[in-house]
Amino acid sequence: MMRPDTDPQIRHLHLFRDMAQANFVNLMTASYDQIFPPGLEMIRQGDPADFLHIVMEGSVELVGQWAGRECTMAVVRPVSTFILAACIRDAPYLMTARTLERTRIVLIPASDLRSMFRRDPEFAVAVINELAACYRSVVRTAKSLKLRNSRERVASYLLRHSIIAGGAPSYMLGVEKRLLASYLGMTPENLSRTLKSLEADGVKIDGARVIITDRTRLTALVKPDALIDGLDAAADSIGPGLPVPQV
Amino acid sequence: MMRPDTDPQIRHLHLFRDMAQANFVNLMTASYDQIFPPGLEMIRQGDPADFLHIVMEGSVELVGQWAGRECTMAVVRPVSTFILAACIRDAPYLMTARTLERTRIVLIPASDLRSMFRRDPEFAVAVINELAACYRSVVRTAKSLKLRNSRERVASYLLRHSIIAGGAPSYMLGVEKRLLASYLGMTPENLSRTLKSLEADGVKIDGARVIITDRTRLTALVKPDALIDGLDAAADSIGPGLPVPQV
DNA sequence: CAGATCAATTGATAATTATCAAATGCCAAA
DNA sequence: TTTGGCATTTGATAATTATCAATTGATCTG
Repeated sequence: MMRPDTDPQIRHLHLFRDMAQANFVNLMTASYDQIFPPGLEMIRQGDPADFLHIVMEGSVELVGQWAGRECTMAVVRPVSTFILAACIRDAPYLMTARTLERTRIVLIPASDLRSMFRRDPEFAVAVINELAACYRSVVRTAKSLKLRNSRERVASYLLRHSIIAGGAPSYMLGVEKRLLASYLGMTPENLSRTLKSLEADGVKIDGARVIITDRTRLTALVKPDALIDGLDAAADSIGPGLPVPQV
Repeated sequence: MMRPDTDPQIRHLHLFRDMAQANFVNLMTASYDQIFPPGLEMIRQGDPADFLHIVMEGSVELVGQWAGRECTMAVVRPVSTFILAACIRDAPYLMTARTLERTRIVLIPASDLRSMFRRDPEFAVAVINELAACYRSVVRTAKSLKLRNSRERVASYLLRHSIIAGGAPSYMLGVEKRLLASYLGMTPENLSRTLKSLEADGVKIDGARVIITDRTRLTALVKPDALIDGLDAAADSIGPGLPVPQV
């Protein structure tokens, strides 16, 4: 079921780094390795949480749905896990998961997971740390949604990702703009107009490329806040979000 | 430091229910019991997380702040804990905590907490469950903010709390309206007008009293969703929110 | 009880954001 | 290389939400 090259990448995740080797092997042995085509809904929100998912290749969009509407909550890129909390609580998934491209996923049965953190204290601590980080990440998101308007969210997103990209003066958006719009809680039209208007404040957008033309000005506009944008705590950046940009 | 009557109430919390008695006593012995006057900022966002807080009496508002604005993220009522995640990650608080009235708080040093879940496996499991529930709770909040407009959020709040209040035809709002408005991500003026407009859809508001006049109609408007409003999973209702209404 | 204080409401207006429709541009499949 | 299908952009307009100002109402205090 598992490819021989899969183990080490998973083993390096914070979640699995510290557990006993025998226990890790135990989890891996029980798990499945699957490949999904693009655009496939691999999880529907409301389904029982049977498996912890680990993205090995490709990318997965997590979306919330209600009353025929939907919004992007996160995009998960390799190598990372998703829907840990649902597995732990043995509760229905709160989000739908859909592949954005051809994607390879490792699936760990939720029951094995739950019995494992009762057996392996190091794993339990890792789960605690992961969940706490994820929780804080969503709290930041909620703060951003409630305290900032859409223009401020766009500007802070662009600046933050420029910093994540190593402070480079330009970088590529890692996702389609309509997806980014949904992630930021706005319409594609609104995002498009907002991006144009931000040219007056120090960022230029050329297709999928973001060019910081006046970092000082943009920073003054954004008023970055460690308690929302989390620039200080790299460890906290685990959890839902949008992929790290490439220069 | 601790009052003799404090222990049992804390012991009954999910978080502490299953741990070894000796370990619980150990935590309690290291903790402080303090009373704060109304309107006191007991925690400022950004402060290092030194203590897990447990509200024993009174109530505490958790607010997010940015650029001179602020929004209510939750109101915590007895007996429950708050800012667990910050303590675990040994990271700055993401929210400011302010007493709404005279409030008694038990403070457990974060360092004791962190060493305890490494020693007591049952406690570790309880922390895992608590954090997973809190995480899911905030994800629901984020979904609500992004998928619903303010009128829909108000309506769903009113219906949900009527159900929490045991399906009673009328109940009291547990909080001031300006606070509710902030919690729902809108202005007090907007909330006031929205409440009035909802009289046409099955809820009437008389001061702080909510009267469901046409549950069918209101339910049809709200389109309650277990994956946002969490009516099915009582266990999930741990975590940030607004207090349970009284009939 | 009067006065002060603050929450809540109401009205008028402005800003923000969404919707609808059409045009443009980009990319991949044929 | 061309063509079809989308994503994106742009324009026009409507809906939603916020802001400002003034009033009303409730509560607390001296």
